[in-house]
Amino acid sequence: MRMSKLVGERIKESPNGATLKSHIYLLRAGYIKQVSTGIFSLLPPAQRVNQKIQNIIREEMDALGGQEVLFPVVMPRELWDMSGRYDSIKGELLRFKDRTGHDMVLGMTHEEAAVHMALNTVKSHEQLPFMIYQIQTKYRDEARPRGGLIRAREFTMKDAYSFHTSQADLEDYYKKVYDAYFRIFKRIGFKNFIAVKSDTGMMGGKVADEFMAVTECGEDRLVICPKCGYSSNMEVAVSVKTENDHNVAGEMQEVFTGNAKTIEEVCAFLETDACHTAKSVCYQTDDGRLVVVFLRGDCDVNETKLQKIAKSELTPAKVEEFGLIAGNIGCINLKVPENSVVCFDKTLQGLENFVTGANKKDFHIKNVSASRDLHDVEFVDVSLVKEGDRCVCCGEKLNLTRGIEIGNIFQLGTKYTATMGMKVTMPDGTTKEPIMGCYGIGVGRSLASIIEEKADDKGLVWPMTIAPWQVHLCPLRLDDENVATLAEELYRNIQKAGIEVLYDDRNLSAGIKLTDSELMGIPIRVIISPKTITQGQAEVTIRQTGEKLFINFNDLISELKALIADEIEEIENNL
RNA sequence: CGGGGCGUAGCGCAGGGGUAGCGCGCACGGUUCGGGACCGUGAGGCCGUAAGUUCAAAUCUUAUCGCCCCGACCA
Repeated sequence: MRMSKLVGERIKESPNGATLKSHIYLLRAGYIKQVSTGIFSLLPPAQRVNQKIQNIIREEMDALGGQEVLFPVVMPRELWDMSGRYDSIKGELLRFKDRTGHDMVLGMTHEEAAVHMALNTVKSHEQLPFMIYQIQTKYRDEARPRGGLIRAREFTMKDAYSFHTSQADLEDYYKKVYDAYFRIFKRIGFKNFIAVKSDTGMMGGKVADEFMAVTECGEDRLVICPKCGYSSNMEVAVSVKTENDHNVAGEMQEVFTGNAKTIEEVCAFLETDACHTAKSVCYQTDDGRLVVVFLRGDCDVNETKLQKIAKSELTPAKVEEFGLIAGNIGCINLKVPENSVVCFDKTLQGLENFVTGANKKDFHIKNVSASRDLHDVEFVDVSLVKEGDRCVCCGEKLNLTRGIEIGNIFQLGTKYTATMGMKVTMPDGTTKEPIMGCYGIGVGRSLASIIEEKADDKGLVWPMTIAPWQVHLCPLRLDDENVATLAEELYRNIQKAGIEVLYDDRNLSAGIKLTDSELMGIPIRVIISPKTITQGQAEVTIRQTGEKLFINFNDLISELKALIADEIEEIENNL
């Protein structure tokens, strides 16, 4: 490709609004152009990377026996009514009417379409297991797109669906996909990514793992044990908290605490620590019921866990409307409406000598004992893992970090086959609803995440396996006839050798050409100039390391081939 | 959906009642040129949109749309 004809421009200044490294460089290097919030066009370089990532995914999915298909982008509401998701999913599902007034949706995921494809088509257990997948544009009407391709409304995704006759078969296949995902992300070039246990969320199903590119700019909070490898999304993470105080309590005693309402204020007033208090957090459900959680004062509520227990989405409660006194709510003598949910977090189990609200204006109770004073209480885990907590598996201190979800895998169960009425005939003549797994990878998000991992202060740095071009031919002083002639010749020869080359054929100053090449991030840069020609050599720079080599023109093609093969081998060998 | 911010040339920004500006980029000519060179000439804007106030609005008022950030949400 000749750079003089390449559509897109390199820009010097950081575009207004972009804050993430990947977003800034993709814009500055001429890879993407925004069309609307969360909606982008990919320019030629980005599309080349996009397709290389897709091809890696394709190879691995095919190796699993996957069959590539293509589902429609636009679907009628009836398909989504079958699973009930036309109503259950809110604003993210973009709905519209066609010319006849028929309700239609834009595909945000394709479980329904996958089951529809197999419905009345796959009839016998003999045809299972099978997996179908597609790589396609998805549209999700995100409430808050951000960070360029990190969180877009329209994006490319690989989604796969497997069908099984038994849970054991699903689990077996799930493990194979899990391993394939590791290969995919390693081949893309990721070094710093992990699989974590995750919430199954609206997808339904029981088991789910997410693949996370570990980076501080990630939206998901992760809990990782550096010793035994326990790793989990914060949403479902469990931990061992610092030890509770088991000293036997004295008599319960009501104490005046006045305007001290928050945990900090109460602790300061009574000269005690937050871990010797039980605080309350109040929510209300969709249907207006009160949910009260008691947990140790130094801990916070994990709302994902709590929503599962309450079986409802939760919003902060206006406690006065339920007859409670904000700042003085406590677990002794609590009076709440009949239909309320009251939870006691495990952090209170065995806690002695703690302070809690007295359910009376301006008063708290001290010397409360969980074992003595909390009756008929079941302790549940509804607290958030926090800094300093230890691993439930091995006791090591947990690391808290952040990640970008680049892939996920779910054991779906029969949610979709059951609601949509898909059945296969079993060996004994009975029928059975197939058990499904589903497996996604965000292609654009992977592209952006690898930038977050690799890019430096000069610009993009692509791994050889997904680089838009392998070599950037960058002649300096194109006004010099010798350089111009040799550059054209090298361009032809490098192409002939089967190497993907971007040729900077613009007669511009060295500074512009060199900084442009660094911004674009192509792995190998070949410089020729009057100086190198007199030495009979080309200057070769490795983008990632900055390493500089001088190679005789006669050896150039074979050396480039070797450098490319070496880097690919290094990535592939690491699988 | 809540809170905040910004819309003026392709990009980054200034100007805050009196005919539209700067830097970069772009085009042409010339001199340079291994780390974003210089000189000259030129093209490019309904100041997001709509109503209002005014002799006069990019500038003041209101509404609306778009975009960014934070929060809620996220199969």
